[in-house]
Amino acid sequence: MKTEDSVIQEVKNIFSAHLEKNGLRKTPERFAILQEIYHRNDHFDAEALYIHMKNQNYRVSRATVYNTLELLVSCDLVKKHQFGKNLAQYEKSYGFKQHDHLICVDCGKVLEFCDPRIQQIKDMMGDLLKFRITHHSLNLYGKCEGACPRTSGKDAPESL
Amino acid sequence: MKTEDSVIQEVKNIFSAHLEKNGLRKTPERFAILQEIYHRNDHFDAEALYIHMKNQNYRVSRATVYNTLELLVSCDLVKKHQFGKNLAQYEKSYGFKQHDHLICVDCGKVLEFCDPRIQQIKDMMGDLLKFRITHHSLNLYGKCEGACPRTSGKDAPESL
DNA sequence: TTGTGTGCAAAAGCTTTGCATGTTG
DNA sequence: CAACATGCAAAGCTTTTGCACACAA
Repeated sequence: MKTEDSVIQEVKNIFSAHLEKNGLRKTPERFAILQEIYHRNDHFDAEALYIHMKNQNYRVSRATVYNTLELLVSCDLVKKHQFGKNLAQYEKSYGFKQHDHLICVDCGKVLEFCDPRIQQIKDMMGDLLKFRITHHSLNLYGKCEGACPRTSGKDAPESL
Repeated sequence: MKTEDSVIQEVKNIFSAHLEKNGLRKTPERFAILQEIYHRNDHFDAEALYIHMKNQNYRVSRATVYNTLELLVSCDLVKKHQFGKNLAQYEKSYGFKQHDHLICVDCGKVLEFCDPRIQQIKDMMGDLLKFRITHHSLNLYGKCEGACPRTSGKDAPESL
């Protein structure tokens, strides 16, 4: 199994190549944000990442966080989600199998699952409706039975 | 086949019963909004509905539009979606089969489709992951092949 | 050196809230 | 007539933009 550090090295190389290929600059902020994202194992929003960076004493701005997130999404190192709220959530994606999400509407807990039938549906519908399908989003919403920390809401955000 | 008017009468009755059951008031605004929604056949956002009502010379406020939309969603007469943007889209849902969406990322066109495998996935995952699943959202994103009015963006919003 | 990227703060866009007024039950 | 709903405008939140400065190439 790969160590976290080796994964981070790999994604930095990928990002570096992507920046180079597109004539974009390799700024320390961009790599710092990538690194912080790959240190996390959860779903997070832009503000949480920004605050997290601030707490680590990085000098970054929200604008750069948003800008870099978009770059990372465009080169498939990060995935962007909307779990029913007007708030984009992100997660690292390199080295992880494609998966979908199950969200608890009470406590905000997010579980992941894979199902090959999704791919079949994509293929069939793309064919049938004459679309070239590039990606999808499948979220199942419900309530986790048993231990559900009802009131907390979303994965405990860090405070500044 | 039911006429549009008879459908509108049915949903008004359902809404009326829902309001009654929950001790909420039957205001003319609420029914006017319901009626306007059921006159439409597209996916729309709150602002478009508000502007549409204004154009019809109704005297309503955004607050009431948002409030009523939420009421209608809660009694299943309207469905709320997020098609990748930070903008809620709505559609009437009474008398329509459950369906999912295929969105063109170029022109914003929205197609609908049904696939029984979704239900199977919901059942299986709910069981497997110990969730009581209440609803879901499946969006396929891609580009419509051939005639795609590339630049227009979203279903042409009406102007005030 | 040159133009892209950054930080900062202000603006923008969608949604919610506060308050005085109106209206339902 | 009392409580709830409404209209209006302001506030809230997430995200984007403008601008002067910094720095990668």
